[in-house]
Amino acid sequence: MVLRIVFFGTPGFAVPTLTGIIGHGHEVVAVYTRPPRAAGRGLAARRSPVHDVAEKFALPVVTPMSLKAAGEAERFAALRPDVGVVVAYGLILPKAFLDAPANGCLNLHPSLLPRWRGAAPIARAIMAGDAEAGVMVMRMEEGLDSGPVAMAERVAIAPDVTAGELSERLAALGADLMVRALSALARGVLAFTPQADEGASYAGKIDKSATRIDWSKPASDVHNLIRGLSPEPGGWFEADLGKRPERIKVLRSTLAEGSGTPGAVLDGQLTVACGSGAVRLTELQRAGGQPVKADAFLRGVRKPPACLS
RNA sequence: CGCGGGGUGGAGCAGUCCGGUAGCUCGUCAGGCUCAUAACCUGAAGGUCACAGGUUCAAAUCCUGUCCCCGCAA
Repeated sequence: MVLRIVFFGTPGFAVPTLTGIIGHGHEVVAVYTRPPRAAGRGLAARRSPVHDVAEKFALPVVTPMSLKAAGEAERFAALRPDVGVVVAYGLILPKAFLDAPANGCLNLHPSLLPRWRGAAPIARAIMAGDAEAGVMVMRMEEGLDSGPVAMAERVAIAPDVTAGELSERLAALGADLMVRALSALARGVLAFTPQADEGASYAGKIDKSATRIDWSKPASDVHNLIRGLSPEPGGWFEADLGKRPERIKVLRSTLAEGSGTPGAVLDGQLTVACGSGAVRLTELQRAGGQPVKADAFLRGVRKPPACLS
C-alpha cells in the first residue's frame, strides 16, 4: 500500500529520511520546511537543505512562518495525508496537525528516549559523555518528544567521534528506520510502546555562551565539549598568535597525558593542560580561515601559543 | 547594503603600511647517510601573487571594480 505522506523537515539531518521515503515509492504530497532565512553573512536568503531536495524532486513545498496562523491546519488537512513524518522540522506541530492524518504523525528523534528529549540531543549526549546514542521513531503527541516509541536503533558513541559524524550516522540509520516503520504502518503492524517518564532528560538548545572552552574543567569535559560542538557551532578559545588575540575554534581533539596550569600548552603538539589531565588539539580553525589539522595550524603560526584562554 | 578577517608553488603562512631579485615551515621528486626509518644531509621540480582595469621606469605591494572563502552577529 502506498502511503500519502506529508513530510516536515529542515536541516541536512532530515534529508536522508526524505530521500529514503521517496525512494520507497510513497507519495509525498507536500514538504513543509522552515522559510528561507535572511541569514548568512551578507543578507542572502538561504533555503533549507530539505527545501532544495524537495525542489529537486519537484515536490510541493510549503514554508509557513507559523503553523498557528489562520487556515494552516485546514490547508494541511486538505492534503488528506495518511501520515505526517517529522524530522527536525523546527516548529512545534499544533494538536490539529497531529490529529489530522489518519495515522497521526511519526517523528524521528536522534536519542535514546526518554533521555535527551528536545532540541539538541546529539550534542548533549556527547557533551555528557554518554557511551551510547540512537534514533527512535515515535508517534507524536502534545508533549515534547514524549510519545510512544515504535522502533529504535542504538549505536555506540566512539571516544573521539564528533557531533557532526554521529549526526550523519544517525541520519542514515534513522532514514532506514523510518522507512521500515512506514512499511510496517502500511501493513497495519506498527506497534508502539509508551515511554517511561523516569529517566527523562531534556536537551536544551546550545547557548553560545557555553561554547567557550573552560580549560579549568577536567580533560574529559573539555574533550566532550569540543567534539559535542563540532563542527557547529564549535568550541573555541582565545590566543595571541602574533598579531592580536584571536578566536580559535577546536574541531577535533583527543585525550592526552600530562598536567599543568589549565590552558598551558605542554608540548609542540598542542597538548593543553586542563583542570585535570590534558587534551591534544588535532583540528583547529582560526577566525577567517578554513579548518586545518594541528600540524598545518602550527606551521602557519609565527610563535606557537604557550597559553590558551 | 550588519561588523570583521582572508585569497601568495600541493598544504599552512610571511611579505602589502613604506612599490625595486618570489620567501618561511612542510609536502613531493632525486641523490646521499644509515642495519633501518616518519630521522638526518644535499639538490631539484613546482607560482598568471583570485580576476579585470588603472597609476608608475617598475605593482604581490598603491587606486577602482568584480568573483570566491571564512569568523562574528542575526
